[in-house]
Amino acid sequence: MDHVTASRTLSALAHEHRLAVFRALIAAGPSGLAAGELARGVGIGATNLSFHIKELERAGLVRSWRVGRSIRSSVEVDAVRRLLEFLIADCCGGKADLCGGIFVEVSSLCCGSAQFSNPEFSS
Amino acid sequence: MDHVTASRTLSALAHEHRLAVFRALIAAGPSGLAAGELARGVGIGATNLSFHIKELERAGLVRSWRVGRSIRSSVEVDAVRRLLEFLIADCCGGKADLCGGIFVEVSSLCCGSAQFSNPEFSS
DNA sequence: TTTATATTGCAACAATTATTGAAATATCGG
DNA sequence: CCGATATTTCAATAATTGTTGCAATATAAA
Repeated sequence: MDHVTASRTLSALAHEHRLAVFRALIAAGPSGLAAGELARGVGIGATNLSFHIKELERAGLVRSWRVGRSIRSSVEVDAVRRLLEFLIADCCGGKADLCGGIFVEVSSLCCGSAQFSNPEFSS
Repeated sequence: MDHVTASRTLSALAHEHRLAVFRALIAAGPSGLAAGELARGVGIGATNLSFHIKELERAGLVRSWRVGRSIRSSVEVDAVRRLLEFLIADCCGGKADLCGGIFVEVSSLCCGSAQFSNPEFSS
């Protein structure tokens, strides 16, 4: 990932509503969520949500498809992985012994559940 | 990390110059870099860099201290770890078998080298 | 103490991004 | 086909963010 792409991807995430949408979709997994569910969950209007979903798509973070009358969206997991890799790349040239010992189990970034499992969306 | 903080942290990174600064500092490790070195490396004016460093500090991603005539800055590694954890949290409730198999060695986010090791900054 | 180097604060201006409502489009069930 | 539901497009407006030069501040070296 080049730094221009990375910057655009981060811009897409750097918005409260879009971040809420992203996390809801991460939690929802591959089957994603319908636009209406997302709008209600995040608490914004359909027009506004449509705009933000488009932004996430434009950044390659989300893909959408039609199912009946609804448009469902889900996270492009590979794009997320590439972004995280970019952020922490080139760090220290291997002097791990001097490092603060950061470790995140990014393998936990996986998908399965089809509905909101995020308390943020219980409303 | 709450979603407001996460959103602010992402906003801080979601800018080409700040992202370049961040990655240079990640590469530089705990001893950081002087503002002048960063301004030359990123290719922006001192005033502009000062503004962006302040933004990164305000987001808690960077800390700075004086060394003689220079102000040096380095990355707050814990803040980065918290951000990455927040982004991939709550994913799928453990149905890892359905997952795309994302894995990033975030343990590579460590620090040591004191100078630019990033080709982007060879100019 | 004078001079040079390094960085920040201020103020003005430029550019981008977010939100809203109303109308348009697409799908489904009857 | 017709009415209901779901989402998008458009256009107008509001709000935020980025950039620049100049002056001010702080440190260090001579």
